[in-house]
Amino acid sequence: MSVQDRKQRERAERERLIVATARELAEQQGWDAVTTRRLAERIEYSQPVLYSHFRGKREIIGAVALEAAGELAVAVRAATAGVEDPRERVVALARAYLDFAARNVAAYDALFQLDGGLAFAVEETPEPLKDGFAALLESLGEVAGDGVDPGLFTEVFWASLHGLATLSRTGRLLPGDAEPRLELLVDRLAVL
Amino acid sequence: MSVQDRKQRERAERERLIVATARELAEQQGWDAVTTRRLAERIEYSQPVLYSHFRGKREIIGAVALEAAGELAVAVRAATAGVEDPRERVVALARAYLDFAARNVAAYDALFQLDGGLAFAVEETPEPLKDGFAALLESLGEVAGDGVDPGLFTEVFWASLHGLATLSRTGRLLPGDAEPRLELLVDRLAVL
DNA sequence: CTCGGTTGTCTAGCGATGCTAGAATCGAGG
DNA sequence: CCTCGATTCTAGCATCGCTAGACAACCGAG
Repeated sequence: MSVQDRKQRERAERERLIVATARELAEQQGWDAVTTRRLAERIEYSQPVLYSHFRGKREIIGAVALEAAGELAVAVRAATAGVEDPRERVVALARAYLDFAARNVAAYDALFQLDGGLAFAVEETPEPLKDGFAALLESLGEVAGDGVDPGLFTEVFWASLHGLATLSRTGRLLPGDAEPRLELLVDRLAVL
Repeated sequence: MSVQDRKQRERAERERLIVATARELAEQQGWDAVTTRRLAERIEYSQPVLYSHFRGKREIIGAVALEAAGELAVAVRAATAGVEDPRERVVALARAYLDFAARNVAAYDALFQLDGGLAFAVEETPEPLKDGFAALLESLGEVAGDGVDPGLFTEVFWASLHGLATLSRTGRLLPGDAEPRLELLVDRLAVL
């Protein structure tokens, strides 16, 4: 069965290529520039090949979103690991989150702005998404404060970060005040 | 010159019709369904007429956004007016904001999610947008706390509301917990 | 080593999109 | 009533996501 194995490997490899290329193109020129034609041309296959891997453009966005979720979880854990002081830990988490959103605009959009056909906050939510939330929960849960559900607190904190990330990126907040906004948010929300 | 006056009136009236129809269509079937053809058909003119009023679809979205900004300001002021207790006032503001976002999904998207070609947070920002922010600032500025810039505080509070509004609408937060999230946010952010 | 059949890929095309050029029509002023 | 400028429409362009059907490549059997 080594022949079929090889084919399967090549197929998986091509799927990674599609996702990576879509993400790269989106990061360079925005998601609007990610058309099936351009994407097909970049991977040096014809358009129908894309549809043998994904149901459509939406699913490709979803694949990028899952990739981004995993990376975001890694980034958040890396930033908080080893930081003893609770406040500094939450600050590090917030910074890492906003940094990820700023450095991976297209991937972040795929994850939290666009419709990638993914289910959130339910039983059948894909593992990377659950893990992304879990990464936030690990550090935020312990500063939720007495009598406040850690999950609920994490949702609120996350939503605030998300608002800051999206509004500042689209130029709807005063540029340059990102750091004081972050500090204010942490100092008010977290119970130390 | 009464002839030209009449023409100008009719032209302005038609422009209002375009914006209202676009918004209605977006609210009913989403912005993706607002195509120049469908919009033209609904106002009973041909497509090129749209382009004699707006540069393109983006500008139509921008017009809806300005309309939404005005209404949001009105809603926020109406909800907070006459509420004496500071906490209840901020709660009323938050509720009114989230309520507006939930009841006017398409308009809210035009305002804060889509690109309507509008400038935010700068000198040449259109008046309705400035006024929308001002409406928030009026009630939020007084609970910013000592030593905290009211504008900065308002940005943070607004961003948090925006995050809650968008994430919950796209099903990324647990449904049903909207109220406790709101209360938690208010009690933590506002200095009473 | 050849052949048949499956698997995979491509060419070509459909309906729809935003937008525009140029024809056609309307209406005001003489 | 006629002319001419302003207004509106018809028709079309390039591009979009997606798919049907033709074609080619390759594997296993004889």
